[in-house]
Parts: sequence; structure tokens; C-alpha cells
Amino acid sequence: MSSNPPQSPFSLNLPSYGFPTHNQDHPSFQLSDYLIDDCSDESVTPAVTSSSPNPMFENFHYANQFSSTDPGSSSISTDYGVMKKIKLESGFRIAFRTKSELENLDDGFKWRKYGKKTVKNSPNPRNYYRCSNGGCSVKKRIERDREDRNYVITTYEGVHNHESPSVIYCAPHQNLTVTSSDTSPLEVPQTWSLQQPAYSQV
DNA sequence: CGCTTTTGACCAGCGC
DNA sequence: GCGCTGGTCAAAAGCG
Repeated sequence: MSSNPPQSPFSLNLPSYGFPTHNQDHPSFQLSDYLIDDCSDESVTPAVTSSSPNPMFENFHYANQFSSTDPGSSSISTDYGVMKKIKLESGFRIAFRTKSELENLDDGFKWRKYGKKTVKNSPNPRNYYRCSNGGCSVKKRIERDREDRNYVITTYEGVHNHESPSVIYCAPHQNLTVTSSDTSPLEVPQTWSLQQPAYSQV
């Protein structure tokens, strides 16, 4: 089929998975929690159950709890390793909650809205977006947290098969470690650097 | 003029 | 089988 395989998650090219990047235009953006959809991967320990602060996330695992051999901190590369496996075996979906006034966070990709739906038990509508790049089937859903409207819940489905059309942030090393706790939100590490898409560097 | 957004309709899956 | 719900489609409108 396509001779352009998806980028390796281990390159930590976050926007290739649709992660919002730290945007200087929107300094209020703050990456708080990574959540990964229930993936039937036995190596992943369910970290969020009925005690989840938001019932919507009962089937999600906090990514920062993935690294069972390294409690207290998490390696993002480890997390992506899990995600990659999900991708290969069943396709994957990743969701996270961000504290932002903006609903549609700038993740470096162009998205085309194709639907809007009010969901049961939520006062906030859910918006559906599709990557505008031809041939790319990545989708994302965006909705406000029903319990705390300060938070935006973004769910990505699929992997981009192309570079981000805009400037992105990339981690300098594969084994970047982000220390986090249950109470302090994760932020984009300062060690990440601005990086142009590969095609713009030639 | 081309692209995006809006929005009602339609469809599929699921529970009863 | 029926109704509910979530996801998608597609035509019309809006915008640069």
C-alpha cells in the first residue's frame, strides 16, 4: 500500500501522534495528563479504576503509571513502546486531558471538522475532526471535561502518515524521563527543542 | 474559488 | 424488534 510508513513513536516526534505541542501563542496551554485507552495489553497495569476522578476515564490508564519497573517516574519512550504495540496489534487510541481555554489545541496538524454531537450526561458537545492531509485517516475528538470545564479532553485515533506541516517540539533523546506525581500536572519539558519538520530541513 | 464549518440526517452497534 | 446513543455523511453556508 503506502510506501511511507508511520513514524516511529520512539523518535518522540509527538505531533506525529497528534499531541498538542507547547505553543508560544497560547502559554496557558498545559499538558496535564496522558491517558491511554484500554488496550488489552497485559503488560499495562490499569492505574485508573473506579477511583478515577472522572468516571469517563474508567477505561483509561494514566500513561505516567505505565513504567512498572520504575515507579515514581515514567519514561515517555516506555509509554510509546506500549502504544506502538497497540498500534501494531489492534490500532490504538490515545486520549489526554489538558487544562486550556482553547478547545482545539494547536498540535501542528491541520484538521477539518466533520461532525459535532451532544453526548449523553454531558452539557458539552463533542467535536469530531479529521486530518486534512489527503490520505491521512487520523481522527480526533475534542470535548470539554463534563466535571471541570477548564479541561479539554482530546482523543486521537490513528497515526499520521506524513510530517507535521508546522514547527514542532521534539524531545532530544529517546529516553527522556518525565517525573510526575498525581497532583502536579505534566508540562512539556524545557529540554525539548523547536524542530522543523524533516522535509523543511533539506 | 477553494477550503472549512455547521448541522440535520443517516447508519451501526448495543441493551432491553 | 425497538429505542437509544455515538459516529459519520453531505449539503449548504461562511470565509479568506
